[in-house]
Formats: sequence, C-alpha cells, structure tokens
Amino acid sequence: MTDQTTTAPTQSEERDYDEYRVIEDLGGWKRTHTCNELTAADLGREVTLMGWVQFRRDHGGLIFIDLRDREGLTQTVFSPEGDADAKQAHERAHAIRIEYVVALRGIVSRRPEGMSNPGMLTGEIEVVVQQWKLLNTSDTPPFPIEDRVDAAEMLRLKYRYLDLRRPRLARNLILRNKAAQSVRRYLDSLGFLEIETPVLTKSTPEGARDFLVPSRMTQGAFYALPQSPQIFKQLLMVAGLDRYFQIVKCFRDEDLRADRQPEFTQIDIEMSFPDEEQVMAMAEGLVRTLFSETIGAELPASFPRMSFQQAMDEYGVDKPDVRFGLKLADVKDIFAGGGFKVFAAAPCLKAMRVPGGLELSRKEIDDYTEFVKIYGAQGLAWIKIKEDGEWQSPIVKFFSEDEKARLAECLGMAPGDIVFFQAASADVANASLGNLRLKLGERFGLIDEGAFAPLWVTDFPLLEYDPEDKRWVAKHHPFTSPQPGQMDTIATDPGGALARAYDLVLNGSEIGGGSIRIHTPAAQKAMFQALGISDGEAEEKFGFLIEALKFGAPPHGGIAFGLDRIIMILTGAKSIRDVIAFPKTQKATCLMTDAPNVVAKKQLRELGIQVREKAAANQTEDKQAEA
RNA sequence: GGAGCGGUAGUUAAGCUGGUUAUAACGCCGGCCUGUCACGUCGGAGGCCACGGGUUCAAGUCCCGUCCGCUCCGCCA
Repeated sequence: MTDQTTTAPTQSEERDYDEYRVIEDLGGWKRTHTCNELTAADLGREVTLMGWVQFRRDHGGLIFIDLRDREGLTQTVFSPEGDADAKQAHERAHAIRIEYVVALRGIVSRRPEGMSNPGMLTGEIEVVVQQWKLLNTSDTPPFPIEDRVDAAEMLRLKYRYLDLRRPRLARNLILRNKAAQSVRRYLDSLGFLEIETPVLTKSTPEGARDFLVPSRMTQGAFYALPQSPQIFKQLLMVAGLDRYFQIVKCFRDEDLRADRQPEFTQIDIEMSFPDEEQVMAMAEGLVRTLFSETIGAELPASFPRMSFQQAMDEYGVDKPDVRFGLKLADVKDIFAGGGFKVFAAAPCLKAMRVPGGLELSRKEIDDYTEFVKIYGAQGLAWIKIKEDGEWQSPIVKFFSEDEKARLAECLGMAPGDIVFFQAASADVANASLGNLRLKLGERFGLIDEGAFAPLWVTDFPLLEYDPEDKRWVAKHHPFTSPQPGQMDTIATDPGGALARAYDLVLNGSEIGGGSIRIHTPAAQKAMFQALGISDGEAEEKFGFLIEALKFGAPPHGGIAFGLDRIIMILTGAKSIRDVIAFPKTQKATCLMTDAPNVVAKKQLRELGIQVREKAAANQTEDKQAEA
C-alpha cells in the first residue's frame, strides 16, 4: 500500500478516510426540522437534521457542510474544539463528500458578527454539530446537483432522480402538488365528485393515434389507453352523478413537442344542465383560484373572449398571445385586380405592421424569410418606412399610387415601421405571419413576461376538412353540440357550422378546451352521419354511447385543462419535461428505465402476438449496438 | 415522413484553412489551512474526440452513412 517510489516525501502521511465511511443506522434518531426552517428564533435549540451534502468547505480546522433537503439549505459547522463527542465528530467529518446522506445533531447558533449570509433563508444561523451519523455514501454524481449548472438533457434524463434533487425541478414538482390540491379543493367545494375512469378501454376511430394494449384473455383483441376520459365522463352525467372531475393521465401516440408528451395530465371536468356561460364561469374561477393559491397572481375577474374567426383574422392562430399587439390585417381588397400579380392573384393577402421595424437588418429580414418558409411560405415581402417617409422595399415599384395610399391608410403606416406581407393560401398566410408575429414580439421586447393574459376563444367551426381522408372531421370531437340552428348548416355548408365549443388560451398557450355535448341519440346519429361514419360503424364504435343517450341523458357539458401546460406557465418552465417527474424523450423513450423494450418470447406467446420479422430485426440490431 | 442545431476528460466548453504530446475551468484524489458559504492554496490522476466507413503522407477537424439528445414542420378530435 505504501508507495516506495522516488517521489518527494510528503510532510505527513496520506490518509485513507474509508475507516470513517461506515454506514450507520438511524439508531432511533428522529429528524426535528427541515433544512429551510431554522432561524434566529431557534437559537440554542438542539436539533437533528437529515439530508444530502450540498457543499463542504474543509478548512482543516473548521469544516462547513451545507445540508440540503427538498425544502432548502442549512449551514452546519464541525469544530475541532468542544467535548469529546464534538472532537470526534469533527475528525470523522473530513471523510464527508458531496451527496453523502447524513444525520446531524447539534445546537442552533448565531453566526459570528458579519458572517451571516443574506442569500440564505437560514443565513443568520448555523448548526454546530456535536454528533453525526453517516446514513449513506454517494458516488460522485455524473453532473453537479445545482441549478446554476445545466448538464446535457440526455444525462439529466438518465439520472432523473439526481436531476430532481436540483432545487429548480423539485420546486416545480412541489408547486405541481400545490396546484393539484388547489384544484381539488375548488372543485370539491362546488360539489364535483372525483371519480376514476378506466385506463384499459376501447379504441375510438376519431382523433389521435391510440396506444394499444394486447388482451391475453381475448387473443387478437386490444385495449386502448384513453386519449381522454371523454365518453366516460358523459356516461357519468347520464348516470345522474351531476358533477364530475378527475386529475387524470391521458395518452396520445403522436410526435412530441416542447409542450407535448405522449402521456400527460388533464384536469377533466363535466357537469349536468349547464350552458356555456356556467362552464366558463366555473372554469374561470378554477384558474383564478389556482393562480392565486400557487403563485399569488391575481387574474382578471372576467376573462375576455374572441371568436375563432377573429383570432384567425387578427392573429393568424387559434390561440393568440394577446399580451401584445402586432395584429394582422387583410389587405387583399386593396390589391385585387391590381398590377402586382403576386398580390393580386393570391387567395389570401395579409399584412403586419411592426412599429420600430425600420431598424431590422437585412440579415434579420433574411432570417425571418427563412423562418416563414417553415410554414410553407414562398417568401416574405416587406416595406420599410424611413424617417423621411420614403418607402424602401423591393416590391413597392409594382404598386399604384392609389394602392399605396389605401395601404398606408388601412395599416396606419408611419415612419420607423416595417410592414410584412404574406400572399398565399389562407392557411399559409395565417400560419407564417401568425408565428412571425410571436418572434417579432420577442425581438422588440413587446411581451411582458410577468403578465397573464387569459382569453376565451369561442365559436369554433364544428367541422374541418381533412384533405388526406377527403372527408369532414370534427374539429373538437364528434360529441360536440352544434350551435342552435346549425344542424341544417352542416348539410349545406359543413365548414360554416359553428360548435358550442370554447378554448381557454393563456399567453398564447392552449391550456383548456371544452364544449356543450350532444345529448340526444338523434343529434348524435346526425353528427356521425355528417362525419361520414356509417350507421354500422357508429354502432360498433360508439353504440354504447348512443344507447346511453336513449335513457334520459341530461344536457351536459364540460372542459378539460392541460395540467402540465398550466404548471409550465406557473413555473416559467420552457419544457414540459421540467414539470413532469419522469418524462420521455422526443422519441418517446425513457432513458432511465430504457422503456420501451423488447419482451420475452413467452410473454408474446401468451398474448398471441408475433412481431413482424423486419421489426424484430431492428430491435435486435438496436440491442446489439448498445451492447 | 421532413428541416435545423448539437455529441471532445466525470461535467461545461475551446480546438480557425487537416500538421508536434488534444486545451481550459469546475469536479475527483491527496497535502496544507479555525469563519467559510461556488472557501483558499499546492500537487496529482483522468480522453475509443458518439459509432462505422471513406478521402489523405497525415483526420477531433473534410466527405458519406448510422445512432443518440434538443427545437420545429407534418401529426396532435
């Protein structure tokens, strides 16, 4: 063990601290406080803290250990002076390392004059340790457990339990719990019953791709995981339970986004005998209570509303961020029949005036041009209005004087502005300018990050055309009631029929949506017919619902909130993964458990399932590559 | 299905137009240190440059392919 080589002799022998690293039992010790609650009011108390070692500062003499638990940090001190216990505690403390789990017993003391740390809630005091127990050691963590260091997300997801030790993530989960409790209290106080619905249920043809679960008992048949408990909550209304809610996992096998996971959580709500106003009033109360009780934010007493049509016209999207302006304008009429063919011939021509946009560089405009191409745009036309009023633009030379005058008036153009144009299909024009608007809102600092701007979007179309399937599909879902008198419109003008549906948008994020449902068998059948679902198929897929509607289904409606997205807004998280304890990667895998994974042949045989050769070969290759 | 960004010590990054032994900081190991708080200080160890091909006298660097992570389009009633 002793090194006999020619290295220079050290002044003292190197020590092996392992003799101090013997893991002990709690031995009856009980935690008396968390690491975020001791203050000067506790001076002189003997306390017992338990937690993880955040930092150690070993001065040879004094040793400082910052102890962490989910609540916070407390500084503890080991001194070489004091009684025999304290001396021994100090000697052994040289062996403590980061992330060791320890129990410390000592006296709450005031820090010496000028040594308090105003940055810590417990910064006035420290615990002078008399005895301590090593509850567990820790390998050096693969990344620092600190908010200020951001490790690669791949690593964080693999060692998720370490990532969750970081205060920022722990705080998000703590707030999530607070939010869930707030929702439960609010809904309970209004007489809503929390009722669980099945996770193993039936695949439905409309909507997102289902996750399937093979049945062992009925070979060749599959359950589906619910995209939402929609039909069950309607059946609970038929059952006369009157008011239902559930904080519930939903599953959709679609591609992921920064705010989308394949399994996510809804606050699902349904009530009997309401109209839109009652559902929306209840929902506003829920959101107001939630924001007030979790982060102390007071939302407006009544949320503004906007029709879907107005949202698309003015913001280009169905979930407008109304924290700032930069509205879009339809300028098609001005250039219709004019000499500039690109504008005159476009099915849709929209413009967005950006005050201060004169300062945009050529490179920035080029970048924005690339940006809108994502949404299918061919290019991005623009006009800068210089301080002297002159228009600078590659396209103005094609405009007539009359067109220029009408445009200037329509948009209220002023020196210092830039105006962007999009001539395209309505979908492309709206999507490209609507998303460019968000980018410019950030670029020009128009977004008040501390503001909360809720908005109801109403009067959604009942149906939208699916060019792929060449048929009309429900925009919300096929159980949504048309607005009064719209049933006839479905036949004459399917796209023009309006639904009794509403979305709640907050800061440009869709956080909830619902509708008044169809509650008569005749109307439900008519809807299926409009969607091109045959009687036979309707019977097979939704027969139980139509049947139920025959037995005195009350008028009912409800709403579902995306809890994850709400928590994102409450915590300021940029990614949905930061508000979920164990999230999945963009490829919908879990780096910690390595799910999904192959299963034993025996399991497949029991289920009557055979994996196709090609898929099986891919899996084998994957596993070999990892090995 | 498609577009973009990224992958180099344990970690975070640098590494230009290919050219000696691949840098730095933090962390880790050890010495010294009684008021630190991201302690200080001295020394040390630590690398399949994601993986597989190719070009070249020479590849972390150039080319092709694959895998993985992230953002976006499509998709998400």
